[in-house]
Amino acid sequence: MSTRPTPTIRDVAKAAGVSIATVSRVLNDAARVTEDTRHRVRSVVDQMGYAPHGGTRSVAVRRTRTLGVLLPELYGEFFSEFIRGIDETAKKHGFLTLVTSARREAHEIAAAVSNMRGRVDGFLAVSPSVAARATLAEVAERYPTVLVGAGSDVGAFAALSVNNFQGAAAMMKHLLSLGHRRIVFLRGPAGQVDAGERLHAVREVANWYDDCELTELAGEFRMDTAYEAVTQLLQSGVRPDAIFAANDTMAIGAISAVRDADLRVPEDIAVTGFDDTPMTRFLSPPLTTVRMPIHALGERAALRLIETLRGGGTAVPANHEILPAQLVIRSSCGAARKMMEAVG
Amino acid sequence: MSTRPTPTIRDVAKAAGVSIATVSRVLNDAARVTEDTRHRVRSVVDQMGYAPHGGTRSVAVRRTRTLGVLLPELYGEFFSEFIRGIDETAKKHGFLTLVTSARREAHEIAAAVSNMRGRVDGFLAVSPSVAARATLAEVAERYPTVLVGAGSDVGAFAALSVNNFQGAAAMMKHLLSLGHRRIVFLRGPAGQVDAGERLHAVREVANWYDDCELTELAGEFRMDTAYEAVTQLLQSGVRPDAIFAANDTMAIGAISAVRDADLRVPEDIAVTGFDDTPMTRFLSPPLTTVRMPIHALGERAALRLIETLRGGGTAVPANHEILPAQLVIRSSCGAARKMMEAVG
DNA sequence: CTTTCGGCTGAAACGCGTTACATTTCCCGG
DNA sequence: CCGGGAAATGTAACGCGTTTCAGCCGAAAG
Repeated sequence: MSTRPTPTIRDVAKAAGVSIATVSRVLNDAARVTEDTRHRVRSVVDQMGYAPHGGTRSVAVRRTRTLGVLLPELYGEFFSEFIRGIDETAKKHGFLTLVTSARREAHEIAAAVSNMRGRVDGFLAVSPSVAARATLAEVAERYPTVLVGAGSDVGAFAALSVNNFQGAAAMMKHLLSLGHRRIVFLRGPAGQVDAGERLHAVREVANWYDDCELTELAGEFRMDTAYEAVTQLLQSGVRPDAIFAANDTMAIGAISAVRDADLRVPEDIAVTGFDDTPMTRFLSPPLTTVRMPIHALGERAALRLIETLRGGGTAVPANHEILPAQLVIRSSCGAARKMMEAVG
Repeated sequence: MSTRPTPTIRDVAKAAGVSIATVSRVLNDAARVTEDTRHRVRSVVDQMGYAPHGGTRSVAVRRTRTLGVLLPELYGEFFSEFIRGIDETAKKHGFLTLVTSARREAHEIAAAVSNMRGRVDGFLAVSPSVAARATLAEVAERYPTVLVGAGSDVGAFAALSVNNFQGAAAMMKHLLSLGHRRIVFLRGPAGQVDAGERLHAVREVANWYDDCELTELAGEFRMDTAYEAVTQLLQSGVRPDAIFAANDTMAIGAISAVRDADLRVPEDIAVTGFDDTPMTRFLSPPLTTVRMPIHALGERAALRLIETLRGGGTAVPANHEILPAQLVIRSSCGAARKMMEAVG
């Protein structure tokens, strides 16, 4: 294996007997070049396996054609879907995707951003918590950025999020329409934006109904804590009609706990979730939940950023786009049973 | 919002009354600089919010401190864990992570790689199929690369994979030790490396036992096809002792099918999977499966690449590291029941 | 007071593309 | 056969860091 250094544009130029400018032109078909020279250059390029050095190129044109993705601690299933949505559209438009995660602390975010400085044209920043929002806002002030999942009250920034409120409200209305009145809500982590919005909706809808008896249990978006909380609740003798978990993972923990207390889902207690993780339809019983359009979220976010970058814009137009969440009724809520009764 | 252009090192130098060389030295604490000037420069840097332009910097030092991650079509849960493993260790060592996906076609892979040329110092390439292996090998010849999950018979390249064979063999032995003899194996997609190795192991172990009756069903790593296949099998009157699915997703489909045929898991038919997706322990019954150390895979791969890059190496030492997969016994295999019987 | 030495700092080259501008080539009409 | 203008190609500057090398300065030594 000879240590053949990777060829530069000058090597190609020399070998093809043309100037570097011509090679560049051929590569970007920027200006007219004779069919003849074009071929000559092309063949040399192929033969040498030359590819322009991306770093240098982006220094010259002052654009990197790269999207920076700033994630909080990467949690599970979402992350995949989200990145996939981003990378697919990025690739479609000739962009690459530079990913990194940063915790909520301001200095970590700042460090991540400054590492990416000069490597990306803009940012897709998903906000983990209200705490980080201010720091992210600073990023958005300096670079083209779209804030993802930053909640409803972002300032004048380009933002994109899923309508947690509407989704959670729909679920509550659904449960209530099934006749459930004593409802337990398994909260997500405090300070987490999605969790907060869902909680908000649950409280609001519960208030609309005089006879709705809402109990809240603290939680962490984790199965084990959900299991614990529900187990404890049941052991204390409480028997709610329904448990609405702030996400699917917690719902699974809840189902587990209900089962272990020798109760049936949904006959004794209905359990529902939020997110529509792919597997949930194959749980037994299949989980009634709310679908988060994560892939679409990545796709839209990337697209909006790319559009402003294309137009040479310095900031993404500030508007807060909210993607709808969709109620997915399966059987863990008792809907099927109810229909049976109605029919029978 | 004034359009203040991002400052360059020359701006900093001017403001601090020093040369750009000095600023550079302060920033990289490369050579000795007076405490006095150091302070002056630092304060200007902070005040201006200056951060060196990554692209330019990497042109100058001819290193990007970025890892290129080449993925096949991004499938589910794995991807998250894998990237997380990579990005965590990358960050720890001051590297960034540039991700992209490419389908198995050679030209797509080549395009992805050439896009990344000059933006990354090396590659972490996960091989989706035997088909893509040759192309990936070419990448590995030109750039420091570690091939992930490329199977057991990679050539003289740096490779890393999970011991699918050992894992699947362990599962088979486990099933057989529980007394199951008529075993159905739900195969993964043809041409997929992991799936192939698992199949291989299953066949081999089955051969060791004279009375093991192995049936194979084609599959796709998807719940729906697994569901179909098992349903069809059961409808044709076959009643195996156990169904071993080539991955967890398929196992879930299989459980669903068994249930819908009014049979019990594991009492009538044991069902096991492979991967140990986080949720599987909360299925009912909790799934017996094989744990894939995906996070560790990303971590190790990144670490090996970074180590060679650190050492200025031009290729990652060619050795094929194989991480063990671990049998995780829960109750979908009937192990619990068997113990009860033994005791009772 | 001069020389020497060592540490600090600056000037300039370099990396490798792109691109504005200059130059050559070529074809056409006159 | 020549001039004009467009088309093709070349030259050189530029972007923004890092790094080499040389120069400067002060202090210590003679």
